[in-house]
Order: sequence, then C-alpha cells, then structure tokens
Amino acid sequence: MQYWLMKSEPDVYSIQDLQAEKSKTCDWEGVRNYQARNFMKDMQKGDQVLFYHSNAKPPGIVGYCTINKTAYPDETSLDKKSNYFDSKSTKEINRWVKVDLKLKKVFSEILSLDFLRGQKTLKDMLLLKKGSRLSVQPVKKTEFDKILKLAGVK
DNA sequence: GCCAACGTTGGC
DNA sequence: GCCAACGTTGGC
Repeated sequence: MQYWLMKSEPDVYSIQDLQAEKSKTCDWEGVRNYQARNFMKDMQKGDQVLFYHSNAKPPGIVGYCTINKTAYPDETSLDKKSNYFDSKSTKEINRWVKVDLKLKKVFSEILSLDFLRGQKTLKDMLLLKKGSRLSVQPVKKTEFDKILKLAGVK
C-alpha cells in the first residue's frame, strides 16, 4: 500500500464535483507530465490519495480517495477538441495514462497550505518544498497518517 | 497579474 | 547531448 497526493484546480474539477458523482468515482485525466505519469503507473488498487486544491483560495488538502482502477490509456490525448490533446500520441502509442479514484472522505475543513507549513512533522513533505509543482506525488505513510489525524478523520 | 521554478522543445 | 527559448504551474 502506497500513499499519494494529487492536485486539481477546483475551477476545473473539485472534490465537491467528485462528491456529486453518483458513483463517487472519477477518471483522473489530463496529466501531461512524465514524472507525474510515472507515479500514476506505480499506483496500485487500494492505494490512498490525498486530494489537493491548487490555484484555490486557500490552496490545501480537502479530502482523500483510494485508487479504484490502475493506470490505463487517457484517450483525451487523442481528442483534437480536448484541452489535453497531444499531437504526438496515437491510439497505438499513447504516451498518457489516467487512473480512477474513489472518494473516501471530504474533510470537514480544508487543511490549508499555510496551516500545513506550520506543522513541524510535515516539513519534509514534497508538497511543501520550494518550487515543487508536481501534480502527482508520493506521500510517506507517517505524513498521510498525520494529515488524517489533523483532519480529525483518525 | 506577476514571476520564480521547473519542464519541454528544437536547433545546432 | 547541450542549452536557449519558450511554456506551464501555482503561490502570492
């Protein structure tokens, strides 16, 4: 079992949007960064994922999910009308993948970036490192547990 | 809207 | 394979 953090801009897709899905699941489309993609390929069913709102007021962790389906082709890269179109991908050789998430919990309050920076035990989190922009990143079990505790889930 | 920190692209 | 130019991310 591994732990991850995934970023989404709430204007594009928020955790409330996920909550509004009947199935409480979503396809995590549109990742167009190799490092992020490689992490997605490493994900196993049942892995736990923190859901982060970026470009939000305030930015922060808003809940968590589990991996419902491991990596498979992201066909939005083939759709000329999609924002995620990639001219170098074909049906045969599609560079990009997505995973499916299932919502576990929406935190009662956002754990804002500011608040997280104030937590000494989280200071090594990738998310809090200067210049860290990865939209999919690994999280240590200790960090994940701490965050659930801070959110009042555990 | 600014801009620092990264990633990617493409000419050489 | 280097690296300058360009594009993107994302906090502020």
